Amino acid sequence: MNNYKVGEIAKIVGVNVETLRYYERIKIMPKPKRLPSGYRYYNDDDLRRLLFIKRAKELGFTLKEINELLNLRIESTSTCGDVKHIAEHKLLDIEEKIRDLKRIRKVLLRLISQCVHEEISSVECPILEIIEKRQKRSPK
Amino acid sequence: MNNYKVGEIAKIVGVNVETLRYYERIKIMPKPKRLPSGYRYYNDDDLRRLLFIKRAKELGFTLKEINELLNLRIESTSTCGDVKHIAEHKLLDIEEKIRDLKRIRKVLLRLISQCVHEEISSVECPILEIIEKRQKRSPK
DNA sequence: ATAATGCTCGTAGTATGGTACTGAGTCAAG
DNA sequence: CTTGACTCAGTACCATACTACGAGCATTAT
Repeated sequence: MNNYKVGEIAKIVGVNVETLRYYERIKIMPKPKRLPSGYRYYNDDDLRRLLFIKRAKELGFTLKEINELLNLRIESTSTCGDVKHIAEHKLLDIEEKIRDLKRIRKVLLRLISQCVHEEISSVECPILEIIEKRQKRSPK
Repeated sequence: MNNYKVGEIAKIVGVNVETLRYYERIKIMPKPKRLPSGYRYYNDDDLRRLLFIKRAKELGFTLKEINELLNLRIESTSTCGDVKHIAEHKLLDIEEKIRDLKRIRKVLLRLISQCVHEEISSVECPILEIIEKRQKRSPK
């Protein structure tokens, strides 16, 4: 079981020291023990937790959701199904975002294809005209 | 050329009155003229500008980017090519986001498929284990 | 020994895109 | 004449996720 000072653990995981203090403040990381000097020192459990947070963030989970996942992990009454529900919810979320972005991409492609005379004044730019005249989409 | 009070124009375009005042504060909408009562009154140019902002927002442009587009439109030296560049940049942006989200979706699907025994304790949940042990992606 | 980092704390600021509240004035209807 | 609807200006606050600053100790490298 190793010990780490805040700067060390931050470097290993690749987060800012301030971020760690922020995580402590919002209670997503526990208050670490202190050395006689008052310095925080972390152990391997903390390291695992911090890595978990980092990876879950890369998966698009918010800090709030990550907290839920972490709590599920320590509540012995919670099941794998509980975890699965959170993941499924996130999946729907992500899929909706993908759909939205694809729709936006389609419009952008159309806009860009309209510009065949790059040198003309932006006043007559068909791109701006399309944005201006664009019909509202059907409500989502 | 019609005149609109703040509540009227907001209703037509479908934004909050406060949003309009906010846009004025951040200088994305010009300061409108005032009636003797001090009320703002807007004209059809303002209406077009506001609609433009709304539509560009739906395309995923940020208020800052929309401001650039609007400034290009009034600078007579700017060309349609300038506008095209912004749109192309936004397209790359959007495409990167789509790629990121697809990667996340893939991992989530894999996570979810791992949970075959919903009733087991979260302590042994393979989903959490995967998040924990997940390898870092290649740097983007 | 001394300089250079490193860590402490609290507070405040960043960026995004707004929303909500306060207290006052205007205006038309009943 | 009072009520209710609307507007005004200004400010505070929301969520999200950090990031920075500065004073003052601690540790470390040379």
